[in-house]
Amino acid sequence: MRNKYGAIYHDLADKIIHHIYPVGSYLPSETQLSELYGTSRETIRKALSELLTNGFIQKIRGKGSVVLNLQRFNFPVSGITSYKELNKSLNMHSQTKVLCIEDRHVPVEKFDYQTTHELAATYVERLRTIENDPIVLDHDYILKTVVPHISEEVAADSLYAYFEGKLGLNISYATKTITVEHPTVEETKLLALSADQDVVVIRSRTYLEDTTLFQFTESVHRSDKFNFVDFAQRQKIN
Amino acid sequence: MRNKYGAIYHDLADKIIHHIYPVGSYLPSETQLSELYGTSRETIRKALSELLTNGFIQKIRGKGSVVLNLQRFNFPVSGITSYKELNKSLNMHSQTKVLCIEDRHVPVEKFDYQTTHELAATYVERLRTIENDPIVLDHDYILKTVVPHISEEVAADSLYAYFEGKLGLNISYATKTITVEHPTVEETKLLALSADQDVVVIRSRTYLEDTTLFQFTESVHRSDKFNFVDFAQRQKIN
DNA sequence: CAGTGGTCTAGACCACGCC
DNA sequence: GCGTGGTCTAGACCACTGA
Repeated sequence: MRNKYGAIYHDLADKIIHHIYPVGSYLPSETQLSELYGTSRETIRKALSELLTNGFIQKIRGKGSVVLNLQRFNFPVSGITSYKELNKSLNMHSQTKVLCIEDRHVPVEKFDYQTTHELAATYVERLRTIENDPIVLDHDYILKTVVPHISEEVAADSLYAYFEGKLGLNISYATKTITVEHPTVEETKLLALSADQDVVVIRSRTYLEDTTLFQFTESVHRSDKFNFVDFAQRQKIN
Repeated sequence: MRNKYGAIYHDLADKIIHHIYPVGSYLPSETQLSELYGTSRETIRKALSELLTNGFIQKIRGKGSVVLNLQRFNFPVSGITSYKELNKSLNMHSQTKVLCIEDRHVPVEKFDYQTTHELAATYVERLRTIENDPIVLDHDYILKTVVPHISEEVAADSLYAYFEGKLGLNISYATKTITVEHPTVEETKLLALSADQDVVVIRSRTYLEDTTLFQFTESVHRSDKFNFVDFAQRQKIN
């Protein structure tokens, strides 16, 4: 924990999760917190602001910060979270089977991406199962310009852990679209779809901290298993 | 524009939208901006932080703030935006037909909401069409405890505009889930669905600034017209 | 009225990118 | 070494809430 407000954030979040600050109660005021943690008020405010955007609390002017009833739906397709992280937090038995790793150009039109030249990439196709049910079929294109080579072991584990942990890449943001489509024959077979069952397709482009585009992903979900949960803050800038 | 950082945010956003700061270029540094706007650096940083979370820029340590290529997908199912706002920004011909307004209790189980007592609400059912195609069927339950009565004129226009503009309610946050389901017979008819076509259902609970729950919404989308676009920031708190 | 969160300031030190 | 953004401080004034 290098920075103070991160430490304070985690401390408060923990206390909320463990009901030391119960749902519906008020946190100590910002001035009180700043004394408690021996820091300035602005630093406390940064921590609170993180709690706010993550749905832990709601701040009310003139009153205080209320603890919200967070049925923590840490299933952020909305955030950027890898399958591995997801699965760890949900405690389910899951498997990842690598179906294919090979060099391919990115099919940019699928991703609504304009470019004049071909993008060389490592193509990884993986099937994700939870409790032996096939749930998601992932097609990843990782640009060669950023990551020249990917081994099968890495793909079977977690690409994100490898990119961030081993390669020191800093993944920063992504754009995603979610649509419902008719499956291909391959998808029908791999995902064990019933007749005429549609699939949910999430296509994303992922960028590094220095704004380098480095990955295209197409995630094909079984529609009956698909569940996206979101916490949305209404933003009024003024 | 009451607060400075909001004004600065809008000014910078405008300049980015109108390519005064072109895509790929760097904004002036924070110290330069603070001199430009005659304000402190922290204030500039607040404005930049809004630009960051809204996908206008990416900040790079030791370098500066890069303007991102925002193909502004202002279709935030992800944010909380009403149909009217959405539609205005997309410049399409659309209609809202009110199918039903009546008093009903909220079917809380549908929304995964635990409560011991019945919730009295105004039920509003509306069909949204774009270019004469039925796109969305909305079922709204607005709690009587917050808004005792809703007229048909208001429902035909925009509920949000009415709540925020006329009633002075401050809508603050919402939880949403997105799933794919089989349509009811009524939905099949109203949305002109083809045989066996599934629907995308977005269920949300909306809260006011003072954390009062005040609305349940079930939005049934034609799956072939459904398109959800998201900009996701990877959050690393530490 | 006192207490709360919202905004803003003028400074400081640090880690990082780059030359 | 210089400029960048990231963090942090100790104050200040405001608008709002509730008694």
